[in-house]
Amino acid sequence: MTDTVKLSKGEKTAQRILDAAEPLFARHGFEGTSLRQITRSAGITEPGLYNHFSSKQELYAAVLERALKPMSTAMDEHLAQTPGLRVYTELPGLMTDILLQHPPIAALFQQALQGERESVGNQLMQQWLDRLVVQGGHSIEAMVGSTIEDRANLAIHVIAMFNLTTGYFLSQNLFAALAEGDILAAENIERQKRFLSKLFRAMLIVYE
Amino acid sequence: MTDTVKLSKGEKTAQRILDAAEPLFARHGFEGTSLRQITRSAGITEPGLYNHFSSKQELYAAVLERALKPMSTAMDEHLAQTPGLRVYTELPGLMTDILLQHPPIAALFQQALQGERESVGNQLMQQWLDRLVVQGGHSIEAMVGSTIEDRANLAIHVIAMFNLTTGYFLSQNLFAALAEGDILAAENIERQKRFLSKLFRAMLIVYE
DNA sequence: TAATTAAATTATCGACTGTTAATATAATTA
DNA sequence: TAATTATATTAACAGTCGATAATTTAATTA
Repeated sequence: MTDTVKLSKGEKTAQRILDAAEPLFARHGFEGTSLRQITRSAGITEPGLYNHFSSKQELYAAVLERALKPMSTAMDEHLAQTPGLRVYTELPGLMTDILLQHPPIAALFQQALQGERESVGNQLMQQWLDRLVVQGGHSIEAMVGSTIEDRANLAIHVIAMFNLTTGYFLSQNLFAALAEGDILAAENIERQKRFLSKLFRAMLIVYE
Repeated sequence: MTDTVKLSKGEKTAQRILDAAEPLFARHGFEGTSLRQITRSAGITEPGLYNHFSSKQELYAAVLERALKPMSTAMDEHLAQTPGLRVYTELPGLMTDILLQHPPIAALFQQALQGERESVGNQLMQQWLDRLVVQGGHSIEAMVGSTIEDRANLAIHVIAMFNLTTGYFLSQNLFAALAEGDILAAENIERQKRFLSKLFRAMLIVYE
């Protein structure tokens, strides 16, 4: 459909390894996931993995980068095309749509942020969210003056947006218990998007 | 100060084990934390742990229950004393204050929710948050009619509140990178509490 | 103080961890 | 097809995992 590029055998198994590793790292974290689990799920033997990734760390970084890519490009386009404050009111819905296509990566992102400050995961996530702060700072200052007076308040807003959007996908079990439904069902995704939209418009009205 | 109850030697080391285990489970999760790490940090040998907890699972449950207790009692009092919608506008600030006293437990709660649906962690968290849904449902319906029409929408609200409140404490590294400050500093906690208060009032205005 | 119980230790278990070496098989290029 | 490279395998490594048994030391109770 989208990409019918001819893949060599090695590239195909590398993809299979990434596909197998992604949900495992997302659910059990870096330390909680073993190469045995990954290679078993990918249908290869353990040392075979080292033909494609030179260590567990490097595999983890590759998983994370692949997962961040669609978020990153979608956000770039959105930031370039959308004027002013709509960046903030529409971005959560956009992120929700992307996360919906690969629900486990929400957990992957949160796991990545829990490690050491210098860890690969942390750094990748930080440089990604940093653009939101920079761009968002400009937009808001241009629109409503310096109401969001400093970087600290802006960071609090961006962090809240991130946690609200990804946190929804982390609450699958919780939602099933509280509402007896599937959080990924279309109707519930719509509910969440309406909720986010309302919430973020309300959030900005405070600063008008 | 608060409790000068005479503790037996065994009870004291049990406490020390819990104190050592809490931040480790919070940061590395259940599977990512080893009994070796815990006992080393608690200053005892590994088999000595089994004099106080019969397995890793049981220790984990004990850590989680102890961490949930102050949240649970504070929430009970709050629900009993606070009328109507103020339950929702003031609860996040209250939770923030409690989490501030033991910052690692925010991560502990999120980790607990990631496991299997039947896991101890998940069940403990669910029965705790379930009360919010039940009580909150009554309050809101009594105040503003059936505007929050069904359980699904209510669950979305409760989940958002939970993720916003705990997510702040999970974003320590992120905040340091984005705003070059300490997320636990009094001034930033105040910022977050003001933000949460505004946000939740705005959230409810939508339903008036 | 003596008896009893609680709490700690050392030694050890089989299973699992990430990783490497040596080697065989399959795919690609000459 | 032959040569070469890419990709897979089996075997083995030192270190760690959670847990148990047997035993010694310390604390509590009689």
